[in-house]
Amino acid sequence: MSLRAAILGFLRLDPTSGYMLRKRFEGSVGSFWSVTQSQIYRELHALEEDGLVASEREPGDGKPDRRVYALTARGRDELDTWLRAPVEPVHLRHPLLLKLVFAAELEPAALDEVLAGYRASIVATRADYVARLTMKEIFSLARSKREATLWRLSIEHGLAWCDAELAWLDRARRALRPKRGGR
Amino acid sequence: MSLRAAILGFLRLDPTSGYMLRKRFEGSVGSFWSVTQSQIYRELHALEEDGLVASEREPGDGKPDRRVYALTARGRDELDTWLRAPVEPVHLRHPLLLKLVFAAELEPAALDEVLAGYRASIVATRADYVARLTMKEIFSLARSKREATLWRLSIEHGLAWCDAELAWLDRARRALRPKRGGR
DNA sequence: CTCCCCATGTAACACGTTACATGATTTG
DNA sequence: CAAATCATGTAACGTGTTACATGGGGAG
Repeated sequence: MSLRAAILGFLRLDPTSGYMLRKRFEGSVGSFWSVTQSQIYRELHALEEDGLVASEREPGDGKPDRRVYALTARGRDELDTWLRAPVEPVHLRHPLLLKLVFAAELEPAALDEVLAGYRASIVATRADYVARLTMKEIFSLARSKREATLWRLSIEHGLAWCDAELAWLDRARRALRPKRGGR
Repeated sequence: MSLRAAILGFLRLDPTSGYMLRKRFEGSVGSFWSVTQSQIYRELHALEEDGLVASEREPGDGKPDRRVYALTARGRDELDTWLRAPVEPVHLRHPLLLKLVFAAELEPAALDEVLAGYRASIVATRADYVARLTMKEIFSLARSKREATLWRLSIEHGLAWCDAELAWLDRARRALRPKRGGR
């Protein structure tokens, strides 16, 4: 249901094609709601079927022709309903934790290498978030101060998540380090 | 690939049926790797096809007959390979953040209600983690001190995640509260 | 002029969820 | 004794991913 709503959300800003929608996802919510083109096109078809969006074929000048989708009145209602509804639970899939649970027999050094690799990936992700926070271009697209605040908060969430992940990782690695003088 | 590996991981401990595997998932890794029965059965069939597990039909005494799966040598190898491999990236889906990004026009009160509802759900989740940490029964199943440490760390991760989520939420709600004397 | 990338989209497949089916056993 | 739950599993459907197709425009 969230994909549906997100498409409606983007289309409320301005009517556009499936291809451009994919770009918008990537450029804004991609870090916490990734999508592929196929998903978008499928959902657009379903949305049109359900009368929440309407499309028109538009001649592409040089580029391929494209189908431009716009919200209908019912689409706007649906979006509004979704915005007010309680959120669905977060769905987390954490391959590292899964591995950890089964790693008791793995030599400490091999496990620590896995943890270190994961740590590096988080550090990189964190840097991305920091970069996004300082990109003026992103926030200049906001149509109100409140909207900019919301966008900033969503990026700060990613940052906070990375920090929590790093803190936990460091504790975990310390706890798993074989004790030198240990019995 | 992770589901595959997790099944191998459970089967290494002892051979069992699809049904019991589902229970094991629920009782241990469910909070960061949820599965349904259908997934498990499908994967078991695929694993047998690939020769990583072998099954035998076992008469159920009173209960329905069941098919008990056990690791093969190749299955053990596969598990070991997976344990040493770098982890796949975490895949996060965060419906609240998605909503936030499109919520600029929503009245502050309605948005805050959504945030408050989410907060309550996190508080509840957090309590679950705390409860699990103090359940002796869980850790008494560990076959080594190291294994217990690993399990504890995976629960602590959930706890740390909840705390990060709560801290971010409180900041967010403060930032989104309409200012009384505002310009 | 070849190769890669943009802009557009479809098709096939893999993974995840929901719903159903069955017979024993416990619970209200 | 009816209703829920256990223990086992299958079938149908929906969502997400990977791979392909097409033609123009820019870069080496």
